Amino acid sequence: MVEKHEKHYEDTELYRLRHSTAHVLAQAVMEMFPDETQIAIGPPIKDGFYYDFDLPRSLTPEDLRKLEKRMRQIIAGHHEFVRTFTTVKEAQKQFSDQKYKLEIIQDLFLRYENATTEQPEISFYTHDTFTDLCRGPHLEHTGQINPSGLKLLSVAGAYWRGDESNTMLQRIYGTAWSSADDLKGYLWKLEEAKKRDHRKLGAQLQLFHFSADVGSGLPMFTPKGETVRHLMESYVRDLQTRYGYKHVWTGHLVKEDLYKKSGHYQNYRAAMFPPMIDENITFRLKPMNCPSHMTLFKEMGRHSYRELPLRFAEFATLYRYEKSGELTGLTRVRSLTQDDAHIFCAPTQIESEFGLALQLIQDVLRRYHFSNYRVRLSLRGDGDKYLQDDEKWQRAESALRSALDASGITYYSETGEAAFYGPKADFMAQDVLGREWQLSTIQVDFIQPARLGLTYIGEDGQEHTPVVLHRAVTGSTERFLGVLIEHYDGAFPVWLAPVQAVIIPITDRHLDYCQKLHNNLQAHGLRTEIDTSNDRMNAKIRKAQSQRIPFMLIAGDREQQSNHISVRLRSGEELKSQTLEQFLALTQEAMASGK
RNA sequence: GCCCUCGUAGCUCAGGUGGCAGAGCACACCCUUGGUAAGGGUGAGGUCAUGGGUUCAAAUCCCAUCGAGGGCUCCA
Repeated sequence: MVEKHEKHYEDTELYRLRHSTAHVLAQAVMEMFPDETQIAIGPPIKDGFYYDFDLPRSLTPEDLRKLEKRMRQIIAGHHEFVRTFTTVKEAQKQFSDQKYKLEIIQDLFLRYENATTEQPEISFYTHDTFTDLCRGPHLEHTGQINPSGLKLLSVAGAYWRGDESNTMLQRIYGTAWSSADDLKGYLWKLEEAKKRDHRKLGAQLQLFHFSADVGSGLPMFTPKGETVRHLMESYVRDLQTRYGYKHVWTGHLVKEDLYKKSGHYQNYRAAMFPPMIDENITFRLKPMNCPSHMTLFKEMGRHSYRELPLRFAEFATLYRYEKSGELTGLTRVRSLTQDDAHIFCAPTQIESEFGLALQLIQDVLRRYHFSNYRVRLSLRGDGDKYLQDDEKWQRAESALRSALDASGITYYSETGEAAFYGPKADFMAQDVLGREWQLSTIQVDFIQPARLGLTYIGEDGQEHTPVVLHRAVTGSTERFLGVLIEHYDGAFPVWLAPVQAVIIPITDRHLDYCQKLHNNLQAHGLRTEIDTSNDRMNAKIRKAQSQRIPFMLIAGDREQQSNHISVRLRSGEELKSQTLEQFLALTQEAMASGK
């Protein structure tokens, strides 16, 4: 299928509403700090808007309340948004005391001067006492903003133009909707996301911990957490084996020189842990696998075209030096386990290999209940972060495009999102709350194999450079687990649940019977526990429910006498009395279906 | 890394204008032996993140460090 373009947010009513609300906020802020407010930019964003200010002091939550109140007054004034066109000179005069606006005007001027002979089109939007340099579009008047559909959410620091060498501004985030109900719905979603936060659930379900003693961004997994990790990894490992992948292992340390050859050192150094120096050899903790896999390919001797495609996969723990302020739970860590693969193939095999990788990814996403996802073709943008070799970039891009087209999948493209060595197809999956995560990726690389001197002998008896497809399915085990916890709200499907069934004796005299059940179920490969606490049954059920355990097996006199178990599902449904065989069949079915 | 907010028992959080450290849950023990989401009692548990400063006196005020959270172009 061909490339798809989506309707632009810029053309929607909500976009105008939020843009206009941002202007109203700016007015309120300027009134709060007359003559001391420097305004920067204030665009609409997904679900809301922000506006950046340079202010004499830090804003407090109390300030936000006051600003919101003042905004409602301004809205009630039904002030018209009036657009006026002007020249660079006039704009500079109007904003003579606004240094950020002057910078923007200067940029607009330069951009046009370089591009065309036309005059830059500069416009103002004015409402009430406030005028902003702005291209719009806006609502007709402030009265069109629903005062009960807006809320200021937070203050955060933000560098002018996102550049850390610039001034730190104060950014006010807000949200605006056309109705109070929409606002309520949005706030509910935020609440729900908070409840499902994997950091919170991870502690509640006892899956993982961080410790200041070990270091930030370095998660440790409990027995339960490691059970889930192991299940996730062996699932993909088995699937990969069936898809013809070979698993390899390449360790944790690599000589820095290798990364100079591959190009990672130049492009990636800031994200590597500092070097370890042993006399005259400098090592780095491995931040990615590609150079190691490619080196392994080389060391394995001469390769014939008959061996290709050769698919190397590894669950490798990598170390990346993320900035301290960027660490977040399991989604942004310093040690991560990538389910990485590199497929060495001939250029003619790209399409079929891409198709195979795509199929594998679709299997995996389905298994994890991600039914909505879209594919982004990530292309090179401007800038020096990409390895320079136009010919190879072009070949890679057209190979990827035709592979995508041949696969029949719908995709959209975005420039500036490529890896530094080649274009990517990224899989953006939506979770149950509609949030989008970049999970899987397939990348086409003509550059690194050449830089590292990989070859194979072709049919013609000559040396050729193989193409390498980089491929990750779940990305990193840690991050994917974090996403899964939120996607499932902690209720893992039966095949993935660290504890699949908890056996609940009604009284202590049923413990022996429970032990027998436990042994039997374990012998059938089920992960079960007995709740031997002296809580009463109700409390044990409550505990199991809050742990999201799929099956609760209640055993009392009746069950013991009839050699049955009473089964309760975490949905609250009671299946009552079952034989062990019936229950085992039930679990088999649940695991096979992935539910 | 930078800005803002925060750090009190294993967890969730009170307290705090400077004057004896608090609750619920979890944990241990005892009673209770129960039929599908919390039975009752008793007890143990804290260098109030760490280090320094101000003070007669610091969990409380100040500084630093460590850690956590919200952010750091979705470009007028």
